[in-house]
Order: sequence, then C-alpha cells, then structure tokens
Amino acid sequence: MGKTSVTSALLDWYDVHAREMPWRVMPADKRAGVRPDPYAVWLSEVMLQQTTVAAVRDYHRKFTGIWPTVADLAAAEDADVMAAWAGLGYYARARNLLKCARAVVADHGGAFPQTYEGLIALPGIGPYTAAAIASIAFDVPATVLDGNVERVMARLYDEHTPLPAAKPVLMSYAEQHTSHSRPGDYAQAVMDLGATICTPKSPACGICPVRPNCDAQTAGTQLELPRKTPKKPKPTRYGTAYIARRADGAWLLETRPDKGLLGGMLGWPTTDWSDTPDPAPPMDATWDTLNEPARHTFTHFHLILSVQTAKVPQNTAPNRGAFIPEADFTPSALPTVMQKAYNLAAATLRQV
DNA sequence: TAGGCGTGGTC
DNA sequence: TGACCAAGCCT
Repeated sequence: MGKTSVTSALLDWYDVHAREMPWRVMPADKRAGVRPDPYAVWLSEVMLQQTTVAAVRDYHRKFTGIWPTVADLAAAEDADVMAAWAGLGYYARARNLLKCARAVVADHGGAFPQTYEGLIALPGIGPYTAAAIASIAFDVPATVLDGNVERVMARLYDEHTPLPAAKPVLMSYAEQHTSHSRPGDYAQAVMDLGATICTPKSPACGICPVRPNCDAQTAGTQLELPRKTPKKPKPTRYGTAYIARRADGAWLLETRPDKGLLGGMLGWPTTDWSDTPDPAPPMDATWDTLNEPARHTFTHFHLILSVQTAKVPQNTAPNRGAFIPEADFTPSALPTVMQKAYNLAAATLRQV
C-alpha cells in the first residue's frame, strides 16, 4: 500500500469535508493566499489538549476577543486570564499559556518561532503541540501524533501493541504519511478523520476515504484498536468547603497555590481532600452544614465535598483568603467544583 | 517514568 | 449511571 495514496486520499477528502473552526483557514482560502494567524492556532492547540472542539469554540472566541494578539495576552493580569479559563479544566495550561505569551514577547520579538525545535522549547508546548503549530501555522512538514492519529495509524496497520508502548511505532507510521506539499492541511485532515470517521466506538468505515488501505478493516479488528493498558480505578476522597458571606454581601474566597490541583484558581477555602479530612475552618463562625454534599470527579479521584456556610459580621477577620465585594464576584470565574458548591450554598446565603 | 492534572458529552 | 473518552504536558 503506497503511502502516497493514503496522503492524497486524506487531502482530497479534507478539501471537501474540512470542518469550519474559528481558528482554521479552510483549504480554498489557503489556496487564495490566506495564512493562519499563529497566535490563533497556538491558542486553539493549547485549548484542544485533552479537550473537545465543541468545548473550545466559545473559549477561543472569548480569548481572541479580549486579547487579540499575543502581546495583549502577555500584558494581561494573571487573575483575569485564570478567570477567563475557568471551566475549561487543566488549569496548568492557562498558567503556561501566560508564561508562553510572555516568552514570545520577551524572547522572540512577539512572533512565534517557526520551527518544531523553537516551539517545543516554550512553556506548555510539547511534542504534539509543537508539530501542530509548525505544520498548521507555518506549513513545516512536522508529524502530529495525538489520540486521533494514534487510532488511525493503529487501524491502518492493524497494530495490536497496547498504548503507550505503541507510540514509537505509530509515530513511525505517521511520519511515512506526512505530506511535504500541504503539511498543515494534512495534519488537520488526519485529525479530522479520527474525530469524525475513524472514531473510537462506531467508526464510519463505509464512508472512510482510506478504507482500501486499512488493515484493521480487512481483519475486522477496528473496534478493538488501539489497545490501551488498563487504567487504575479512581479512589473517593472527602473534604469540606467553607462558604462565608459577610454582612455587606462580600464572599470569602482564596487564590489557590500555583502548584497542584486547581492551581492558581480562585475558590472557597477547603480542607485538603484526603481519605480522612481534617476540618479547619478559615475563621471562627457559626457554620451550618448543608444536607447535600457537592459531588465531582477529577481525572484521578472522585470527590465528595461537604459544604458549610456561615453569615458573619462586618468586622470578621479571616485567617485564610480575603473577602471579595459582592460586585466583584462572578461564579463563572470559579472552577466547576467550586461552582457546584456555590450553587448548593446560594439558596441559604442569598439574603445577606 | 508513571502519575498528577478538569470537564462535559456519550453510551 | 458510572465508566470511558477528547487535538497532552510536566515532573
């Protein structure tokens, strides 16, 4: 099976079926000379790490609206960027996004490096993202290997070695198909194929442009591929969130440490989230425990979060966090688990 | 290097 | 409805 046939079949398919995305330059426009905005491409690729296109669209629109250039973003306040990212998850991406923007301005004159090596040296840009930006923004023939491409290659070659051990061989397959004439379109084509045709559960082999090249389709093994090493079960952890409201309506919030879970994000003071929580309220007050805890699942554990509320007098001095005036508090600036706790507590704290 | 790190959609 | 999954990176 010639590699040229897979590459050209994917490019021909992409010419017709490319999905519209705010940061994407469609193939016809590229032929007319339109170039992608490297800033918009970088922003999209960071947001798309482990995140669906549907979830990213609105955030990408919001970010490019508030911060139209990398220089604008580099000059932003940390807290404003974290608040804008709230709800998208994997908050280390937002911290690295700012570090990266500031490095591009400080070290590269405000222009993104145009090579894989230059890009991967930047914060938050790893092997996949460097290849994606190099190919999509600059038409460098770098090979993207994400979850989509892994699945497509595992099926094209009927590769049964489980991930992540199979990564190197899947990369070698992917490299053989990388286009040198249209690198950016090819990278997006193979990922679009994985997202829309060569899907994990119910691949649409009947309309797949590379079906004639697919060894798994011939063997009937496509639903088993790619194989993955089994994941560990998630433990359940417990904790308590303290939601206090002052007489003037202000809310007691704290910015979490940069490292660790929800790092750098605004939230309610909480206990640590362990098997045996050690309650330590952020101040003396009459705390009421809500009947229903907030439930939330993170990547590696389930959390059952007891919620305690208190109304406190104006002169109360907290030993953690700070009171945020009612006018400055927007629940959307909180990570989702904190929004859940807020929604449970809102009814009892609505009246000051 | 294997584990930490979010969230919402899907079945 | 709970488990799995989605355009990974960092340490």
